[in-house]
Amino acid sequence: MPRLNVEPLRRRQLIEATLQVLEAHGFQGTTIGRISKASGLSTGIVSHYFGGKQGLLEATMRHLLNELRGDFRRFRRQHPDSPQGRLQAIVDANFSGVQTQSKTARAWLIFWSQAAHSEDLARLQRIYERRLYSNLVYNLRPVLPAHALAGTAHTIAALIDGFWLRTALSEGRIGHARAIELCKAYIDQAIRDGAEQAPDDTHSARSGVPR
Amino acid sequence: MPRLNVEPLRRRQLIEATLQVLEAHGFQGTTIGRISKASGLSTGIVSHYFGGKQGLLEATMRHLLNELRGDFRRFRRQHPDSPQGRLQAIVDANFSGVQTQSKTARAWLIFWSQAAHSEDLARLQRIYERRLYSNLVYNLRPVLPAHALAGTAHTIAALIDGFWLRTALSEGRIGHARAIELCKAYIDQAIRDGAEQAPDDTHSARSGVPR
Amino acid sequence: MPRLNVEPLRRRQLIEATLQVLEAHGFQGTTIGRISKASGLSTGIVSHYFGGKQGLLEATMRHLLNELRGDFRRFRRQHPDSPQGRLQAIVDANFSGVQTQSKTARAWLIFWSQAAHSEDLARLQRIYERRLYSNLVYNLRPVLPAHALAGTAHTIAALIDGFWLRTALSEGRIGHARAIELCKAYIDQAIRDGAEQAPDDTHSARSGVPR
Amino acid sequence: MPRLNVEPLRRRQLIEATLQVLEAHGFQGTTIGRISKASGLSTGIVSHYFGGKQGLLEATMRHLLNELRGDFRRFRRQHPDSPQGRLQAIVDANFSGVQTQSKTARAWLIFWSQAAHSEDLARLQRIYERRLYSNLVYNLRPVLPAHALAGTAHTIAALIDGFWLRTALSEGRIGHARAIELCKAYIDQAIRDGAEQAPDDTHSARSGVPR
DNA sequence: GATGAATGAGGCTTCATTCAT
DNA sequence: GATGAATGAAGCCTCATTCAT
Repeated sequence: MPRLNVEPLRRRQLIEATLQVLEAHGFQGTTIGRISKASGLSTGIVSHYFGGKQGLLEATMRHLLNELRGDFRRFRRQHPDSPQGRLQAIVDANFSGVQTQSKTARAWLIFWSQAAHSEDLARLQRIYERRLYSNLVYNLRPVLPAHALAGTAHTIAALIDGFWLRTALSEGRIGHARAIELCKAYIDQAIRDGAEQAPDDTHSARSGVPR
Repeated sequence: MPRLNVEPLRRRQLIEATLQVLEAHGFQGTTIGRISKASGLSTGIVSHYFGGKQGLLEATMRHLLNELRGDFRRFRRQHPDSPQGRLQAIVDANFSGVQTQSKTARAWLIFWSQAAHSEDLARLQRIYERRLYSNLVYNLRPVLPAHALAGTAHTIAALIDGFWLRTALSEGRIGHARAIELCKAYIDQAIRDGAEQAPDDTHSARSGVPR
Repeated sequence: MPRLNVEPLRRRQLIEATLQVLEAHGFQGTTIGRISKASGLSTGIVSHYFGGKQGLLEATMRHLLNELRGDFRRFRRQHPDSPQGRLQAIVDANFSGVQTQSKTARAWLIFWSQAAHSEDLARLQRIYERRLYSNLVYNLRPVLPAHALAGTAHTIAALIDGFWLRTALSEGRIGHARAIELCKAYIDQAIRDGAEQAPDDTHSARSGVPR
Repeated sequence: MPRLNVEPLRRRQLIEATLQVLEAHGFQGTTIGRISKASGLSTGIVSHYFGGKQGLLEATMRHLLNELRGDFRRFRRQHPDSPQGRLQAIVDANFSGVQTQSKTARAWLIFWSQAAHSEDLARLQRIYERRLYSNLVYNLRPVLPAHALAGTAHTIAALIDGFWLRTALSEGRIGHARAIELCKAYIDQAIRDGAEQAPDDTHSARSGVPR
């Protein structure tokens, strides 16, 4: 009888428990004791699977990054396979699905505030930053003149992060629906403006898949 | 001979030391011991003047809020006393002066990540949020149709916070100058678009002073 | 192989160490550090088993109360099973056995002086007070007229506590043997006087068992 | 103009404040800071007048001893100048006047629990012990046969201390009036019994005044 | 594979004392 | 005579990690 490999299960349990505790108690209050209690496992298990608390935290952030990427892929299927459609999917992914949960938002914020003091977290933060930016540039290129590309991409990225931050902090005073609406409004307008200035701009969509 | 009132001086010293330590060691690493060492004072002094670590942290964030408001007032004098001028001053204040210092940016980020777990910090965060929003609305009203007011104000606020966040996290990959430029570009465009839609719109500036 | 349940052992060790330190250093000098050193365990262990210093102190006083009760039961077997015999056992229990040890006496005194400032300790003190009083009343009832019951019980209780206090404070100037002798002399006389006044008084021993 | 000597005033203020704080906060909670606040004076004053906290505590206990002696003298004038009258005055002094105040009772108890760990306080405790005992013996000698003297004196002393202790701890469950009544009842009976045994015993009252 | 008892370093806070004014 | 700002040692408690089972 093949014994089930419990490692993935345990890792998942611990990461899930970490997110719960981060939401409930903040970074300072996230102790091994609380995580093990929330997961129903023992205190020793964290070192066993993640080498220590730091490893578990890093794995948790990596998990969030993966979920974000998964969300993007899922939402892409719900939009037309065009630059505009994919841009909408980016916005949706950042404000929907798992990202909506307050527990996720709080964890992101906490990790970002820690990034400056942890090379591991900083690396993951850079991955997120680059991925969003290159994703935006890739999809804006077909519809914008080259000179407007970088600025617009940066602006959209800031808009997404800014709304996300305000949503996470405002405890409901700013809703996700509104954030999505305003982000998309800006994107539509930027593309319209770009089209006016460069109506005949033709870009060949490259085959590369944005990360 | 009147004894010098050292209290304001000591409080200032401790807040300054707190900002230094927050930058250098993060929230977790900000201990009373390090703060007292950085300030050249003793460990007992923090409780003496702030009642404890929590009180010092709150006072530090309040200090940052005050500096931001001071920056806004300073920059307002450098711009024409018009809605557009004041909007530019808001942008400048958020990306210039004291706010530019990495030590300030890091402290903001840390405080925000803690806000969810400290009513004191959450209150200060709400003050910031409301102040920025009402400031924007107040100055946009003369130049935008009523229906576009809220959305534009929210978008600008998100843009400011988003660029600020990316600037704080990117360690130089995104510059303040660029952030200011792109924020102002969006504001200019929003006002242009508003003017097109409602060219004869006349708003009477109310006497109220933005907070 | 079942792992030994070390909890009762550890609790016992710590309580014993607490009594030692209380005797040697007084209430003020009873620190976690000294207790852990005396017990041969680590400093963290106290919070682990008792939730903190206060919990350990309370458990220590409860331990003394239990020992006193145990002493009473032991001494009861050495006396005839009559009211007089049980009254003698009460006296013996308060001045013999574990209570004799200076470390126990000092701890009682310390706890009593703290009772006014700790609801936990005050509760335990009330238990002691009531137990002694009701025990005396229960055993005096068969041999005293009703009107003399309460006064005699209070007087015996005061005598016991008074001798105990003087013994604890006098560092040997007053001996336990003398205290027992004088307490018993008073009890004998009180019973004689009661018998004179109410020679034919017959009381049915109630079924209630003295606490 | 003769400047008033403020020293006795200051010492008095600080002792009074110490008693207040001891009652309100217990021995542990009696800090220089609280004492100075209660007295309206500065923190430095304690070292100035008493050399330190320990000196103030010792002076406070000495003050209580003096008050007790004063009470005895006062009550003696209210009773006939006979052995019985003086014995009644001893009882009254221990359960009336200043001693009645909960603040005084608490302070006594605290000091006694500290006596084992402070030679200064232990000395004062011995003075109290001896004074009460010799006072009792002196006044019992004219009315008791020699062989009953020591035992009766010890018993009365224990009764006084026991009732005092129970009164101090019981928070009103045992009243001073009852304590006085029962003490006097024992004394009366002891004298009666002594008289029966030795009806013609005549003692000449010595001129010595009990301390 | 997993446990959880135990450790002990380190944090925050309290507080008696000192000393310049 | 008196102040009270400042110190810094020491206490209690938390918690990541280890290791015998």
